[in-house]
Amino acid sequence: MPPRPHPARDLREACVDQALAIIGDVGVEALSIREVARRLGVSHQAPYKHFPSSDHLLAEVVRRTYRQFSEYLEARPRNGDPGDDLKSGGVAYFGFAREFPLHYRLLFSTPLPDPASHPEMMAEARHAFQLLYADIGWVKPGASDTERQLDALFVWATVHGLASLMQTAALDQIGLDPGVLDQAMPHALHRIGKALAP
Amino acid sequence: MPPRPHPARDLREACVDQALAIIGDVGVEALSIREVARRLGVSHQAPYKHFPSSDHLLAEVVRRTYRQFSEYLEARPRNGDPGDDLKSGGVAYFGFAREFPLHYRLLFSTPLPDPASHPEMMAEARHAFQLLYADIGWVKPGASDTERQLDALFVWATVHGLASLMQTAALDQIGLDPGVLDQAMPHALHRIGKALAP
DNA sequence: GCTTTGAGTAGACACTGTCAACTTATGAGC
DNA sequence: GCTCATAAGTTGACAGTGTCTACTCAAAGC
Repeated sequence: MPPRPHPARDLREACVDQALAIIGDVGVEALSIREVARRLGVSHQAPYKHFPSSDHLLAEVVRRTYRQFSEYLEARPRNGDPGDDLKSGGVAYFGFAREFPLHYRLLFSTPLPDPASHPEMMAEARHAFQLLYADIGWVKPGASDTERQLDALFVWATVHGLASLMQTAALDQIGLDPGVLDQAMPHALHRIGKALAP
Repeated sequence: MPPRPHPARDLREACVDQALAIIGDVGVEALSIREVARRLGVSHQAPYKHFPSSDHLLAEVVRRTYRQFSEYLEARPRNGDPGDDLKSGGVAYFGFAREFPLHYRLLFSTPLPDPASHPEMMAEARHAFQLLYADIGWVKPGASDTERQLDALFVWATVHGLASLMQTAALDQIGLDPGVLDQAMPHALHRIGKALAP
């Protein structure tokens, strides 16, 4: 096959798109550079002209997924009441995990490429955390920075933990009453509210 | 090489041991049947006489790790006070995650073999959850089953979420105050206590 | 017009899981 | 004690993976 007249940028973009598609369809385990190339009809080495290694492709995919995630969180409606906004944040967080389970798992349950080698990826992750941190700040306006961080971690841990447990498949087999899984998130948010009350 | 006079059971056990060692050393990603065979000095097909597929080896490893985990939780000292015992359970849970991060990740952040195909694995997982569930029961003696399950999920989610976030490596780069990570667990347990208070 | 460089192809290597065929030791039935 | 089935090893192959190297070829710079 002769080289194709791809303007360079195109193939790079196309690789990322295909990688995201594969992850959304089948999960990150099925992601391989060769499969990406195959889907795009190029040789198995073509993607290497745009990504030094498969980790770099993965890092770029993760970066974009963090961005998607942030945008999803920011897109939720707010009403200005700090407590309500924190709760709607939790719901949105959880909604993303349910709507894009495989992408969510990519962010939080997958060994990511070495963070030090991929600062752009981490910058996007940091931004997502800042969103939560800011909402906590509104709820506890008098608290010290450290205290706010601790509470942000607490809230994050609970919401993330629940989203993460829901994907474990262990949960389905554990003998819970029917409906418990559906109520789990609102219940947890309720508990969080109680825990943070003055 | 002639076949060795291994009594069959030995090689099976040895495979599981090596697999656990590999996971503890380098993580589950580095686990491969061939590597196990190599370390044991047997041919790359020998393990297949004891495990139909690599998933079956993994399932057995996961099963044992769940058991280790349960034993770790049960080994903690209790003083009989329901609130204290729940807290010490959280501390122990967290302790396991910190002491055996790679094994913990195996249980909760790794795509496990299909649960339906490996019921023994799931039975062990269920048992671990029962431990937590029982402790919640003591704390809320009057509550309905459903309510207890919801609170058990809440507690589990928080503790698991924190343990899981701590491994994300995202946390190191997120700009937290020094010491926050050390305080995170006691703080979360404190919040849990407040959330569950009558 | 020559040369450098970017972006593609093709082939090789080592690694993986798994299938198939072969060997050999052990134990049961007679 | 002989035979034969089976369990538990062996080797060899195949397709899949990431990645190294060597090649082609077109466009851009001077």
